[in-house]
Amino acid sequence: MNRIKRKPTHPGKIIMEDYLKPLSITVTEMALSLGVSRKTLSKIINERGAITPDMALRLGRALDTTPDLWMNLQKNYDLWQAEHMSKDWQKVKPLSPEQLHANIQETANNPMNQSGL
Amino acid sequence: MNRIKRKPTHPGKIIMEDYLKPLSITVTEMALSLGVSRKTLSKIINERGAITPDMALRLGRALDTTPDLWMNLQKNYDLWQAEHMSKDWQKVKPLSPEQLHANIQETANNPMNQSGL
DNA sequence: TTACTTGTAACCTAATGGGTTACGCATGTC
DNA sequence: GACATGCGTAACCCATTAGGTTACAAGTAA
Repeated sequence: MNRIKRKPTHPGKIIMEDYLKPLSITVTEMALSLGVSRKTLSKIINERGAITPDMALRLGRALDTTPDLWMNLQKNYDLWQAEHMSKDWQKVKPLSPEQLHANIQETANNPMNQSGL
Repeated sequence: MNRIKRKPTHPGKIIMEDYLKPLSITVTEMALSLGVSRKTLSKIINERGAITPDMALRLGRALDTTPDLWMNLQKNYDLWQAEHMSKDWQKVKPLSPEQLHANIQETANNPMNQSGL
């Protein structure tokens, strides 16, 4: 369940450390190559912007990776942020285990169940 | 590389089909339980709203799942949408394989590399 | 009929992605 | 020293979107 992991690396850091630096590509060049403004890429690299699906696709093509890689990095980052920022979600009460587990079995085998799952 | 998969199921459909229906929980009840407005949940269920990180955390608690489950469903959905909507990202030219592969090795072993990776 | 459930429109606020232009700073080059 | 590059970022604009409240019409069940 390891919900207590360290802060995930921001996708922008990966771009910088694993690609731009090793390949000696400037932010300006990369932005041009991706077809986005320098500002957009700069924001991401400085961890002030997020990887959008569109950007994930662009990065995937440019860097020969799956778009999912970038989506996942962003997803993990966002989730960690939300988890540690607002605590409001912790007030949510789990549905009772009886409902969640017992009933699922019941309904699944119950001929009265019309839902057609 | 299977980039040609079918349209992913929207998270809202999962909520409805796998939870609300089997458990006989109404949208109104669930919204209350999650601590969000009925509108917010309704939009998601009718595939007109997205799972935000905050919502993923709420669903995780309420339904005894990982938040990642919901984040992943949304991520796959978003990526598929972006992939099939705008085609602009396809114009992005991959960095040359020489840069992407050869150079990575070079720089990694090159004493001149100052980046300290 | 009456009550409950639901989708959704209308309206408002706050946040966010993306673009352009421009400025100041650091670094490298001639 | 003078000039060019690269970069972060501010200022400003636009479009979209999450989320909330209120309200209405329609469907369903008691």
